[in-house]
Amino acid sequence: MAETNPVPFFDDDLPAPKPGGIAARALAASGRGAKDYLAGLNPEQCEAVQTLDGPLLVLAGAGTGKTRVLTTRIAHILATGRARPSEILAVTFTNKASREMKHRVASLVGDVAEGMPWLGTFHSIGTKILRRHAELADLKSSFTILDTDDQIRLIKQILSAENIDEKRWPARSLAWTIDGWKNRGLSPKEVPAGEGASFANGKGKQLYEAYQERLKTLNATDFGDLLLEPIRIFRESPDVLAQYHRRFKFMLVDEYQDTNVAQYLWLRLLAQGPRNLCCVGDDDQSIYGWRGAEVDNILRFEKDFPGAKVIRLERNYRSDAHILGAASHLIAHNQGRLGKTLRPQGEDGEMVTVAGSWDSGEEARAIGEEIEQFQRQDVSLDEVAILVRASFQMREFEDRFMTLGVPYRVIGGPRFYERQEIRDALAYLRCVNSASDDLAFERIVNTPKRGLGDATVQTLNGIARSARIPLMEAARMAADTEELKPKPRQTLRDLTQCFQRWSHAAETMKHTDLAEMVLDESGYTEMWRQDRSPDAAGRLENLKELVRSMDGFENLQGFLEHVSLVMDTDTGDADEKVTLMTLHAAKGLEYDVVFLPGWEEGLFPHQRSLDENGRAGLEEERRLAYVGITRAKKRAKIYFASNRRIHGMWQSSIPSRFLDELPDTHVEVVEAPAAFSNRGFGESRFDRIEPFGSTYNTPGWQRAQQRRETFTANSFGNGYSGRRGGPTVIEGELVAKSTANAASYELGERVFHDKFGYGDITEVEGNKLTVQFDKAGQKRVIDSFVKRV
DNA sequence: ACTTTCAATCTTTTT
DNA sequence: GATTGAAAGT
Repeated sequence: MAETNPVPFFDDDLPAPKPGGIAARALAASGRGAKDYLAGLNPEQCEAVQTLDGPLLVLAGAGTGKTRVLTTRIAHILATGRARPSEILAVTFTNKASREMKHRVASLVGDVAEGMPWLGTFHSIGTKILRRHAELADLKSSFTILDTDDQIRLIKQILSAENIDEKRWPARSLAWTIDGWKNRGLSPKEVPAGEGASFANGKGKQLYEAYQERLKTLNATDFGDLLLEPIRIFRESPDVLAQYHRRFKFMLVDEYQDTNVAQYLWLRLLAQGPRNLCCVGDDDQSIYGWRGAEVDNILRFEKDFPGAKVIRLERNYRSDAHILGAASHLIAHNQGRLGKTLRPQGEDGEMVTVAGSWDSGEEARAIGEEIEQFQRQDVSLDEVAILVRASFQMREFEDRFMTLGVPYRVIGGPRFYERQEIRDALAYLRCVNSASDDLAFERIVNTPKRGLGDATVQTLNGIARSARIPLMEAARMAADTEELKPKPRQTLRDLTQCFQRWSHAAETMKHTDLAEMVLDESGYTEMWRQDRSPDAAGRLENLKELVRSMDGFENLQGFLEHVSLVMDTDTGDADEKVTLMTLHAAKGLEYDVVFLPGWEEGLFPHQRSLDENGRAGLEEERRLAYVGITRAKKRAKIYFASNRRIHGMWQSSIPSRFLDELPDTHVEVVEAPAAFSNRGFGESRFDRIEPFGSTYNTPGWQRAQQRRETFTANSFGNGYSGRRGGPTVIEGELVAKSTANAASYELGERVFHDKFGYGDITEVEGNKLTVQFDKAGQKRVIDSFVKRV
């Protein structure tokens, strides 16, 4: 299913009631007007669904039917004819959630998901709003959305232009800082003076400003802008805001505890119209504080929206009583929560288990063995998940599953669209789609290698900057003049001609065929075919997958939009597999059996969280633990290891403090099945395959382990071979001076060129000049590269 | 212009 | 350990 609406963004502008309106159809679909959909809801859920007017906060504990309430509420609004699908704004935090919501609404009300254009993530809806009012934000509605990678490259350019030492002030951290400001809804001007000074000796604010400026000239936004710009538009253009007030009769927000300040401001502006705002969330599951989420938003709801009603959902239908008891007891250690009492509905079930092991390898073996046992007991592997705190923990499990032959899937690992080959391919497509996508162009000018190195790119950048044109055009110009040596010039000419041809073909060709053609003719696929490294085959496979995934979209534009907002892919494989993911990724999911490895001080709670955020950090970690345990329906199994390899070095660790916070009544301490099998002699039968039986901390063992890791990593296709993004130094004397005299020249004028020296103009053709140089002879140059004498 | 080598740095979670 | 950038070599 495509979550980006393939129909373009201006489709529902006219709220003309459709004949045989969807509401009517929905009503019919809901079963002869009877409120079937309310059946099976408990009283609180029912109330939450039917309380339509005024602000409403639904405090929904884990597993209490939060999504059900949201979707049923939408069905209810439609069925009662209070609003049409296009008049309901429903925002979620993740793509996964919005996808699921769409599904479930559709199954309740019939296939009107098409008619719910305003159901989506904060970011996708922000994009939609921004595209239609782009001109108010100084953008064209075709603006591109930069991902983190592009963002960092852009910031690097700015830093080097400002002559800031990237060693001391890494681009990453500036990106992070800017992101933080944006999360808090701060434009460059609004950054508090003290904070603005925190980066690069007081230049932080100024750099932020420069960054925003660059974005505008690139006709691009980053993730933060997708929220910030609409906020600004709403504030500055009340008529625009009023337009949305008229449109959105009802607003629903999922996972309200995860909203940041910007999102809150955005919502509050929209909710000034009809005040029918319904927020669903659970303060105990707020785990994105590090990304700017403000638990405060949910704690303050009643103050922010006077007259708000609060409904608590406390009946938990997911987990057995022991699991719930353990989780509740743990989370009770947190202060500053609204407080809920989760009530189990089912039986006691099994106790939560805690098992220790010698090291992380043994932990993985123990879990692997238990999974095999479940497998023999016909437990579906789809119902088994391993939730880790940090992604590096996954590797050990992948390793283990590989040798055991246990099928597994990784969620949120190295993501499809972040892989090098995919990003390269996308860059090509972006260039075809829009010739002014400079970052994309820069990425692929010399991929595959065509002899266009740093020097060439710098020249192009110079031309582009001074003439204020996109790089692609600069390249086209450079091909016609003599700024560059003949060889790169020819290459450049060929390349730009290719792109012209492709862009032209794009108008008539099917976009999937186009993609294949582009990748083929550019030599990109050939590059990987030539590549002898072991993962080249996997990369080619990924490229095929990319083209295949484009099939689900109307056109190239729609696909690219999808990609920039949805960084995950639907892993629509039907095979039964164990799921491996981080705790963060697990929110909102549930499994019969949940393994929770790595409960050690420093890892979980994570040291950094403690260092940087103190008690608040600890509480967030604890909420993370709570989220982890409450994912389990029948069994929750916690592990800790005494030794773990961190940064490649073995470190001993002590069990997590969270273990002590679990209640004895619901927890039993067990011995991991493989415990102490590592004493060197008595290998368990499952270790046969392990050629390294003796001790686990000898250098030899570690080396062997490494070798195996690199080996298996390849077959998983996540190897990143050294990526070299041409560090492009822009700016410099040359550019600064040449920008000044962009005026047109006249025949016979005397000019100076940095490379060719003095000369006289013999011909003028637009911004291209022919100059008879005193020493270098006659050359064609670009006007911005010379100056009057 | 490209490749290799070496040293330095930093290790969470992600729309 | 892994990734990254810069310097030296081809």
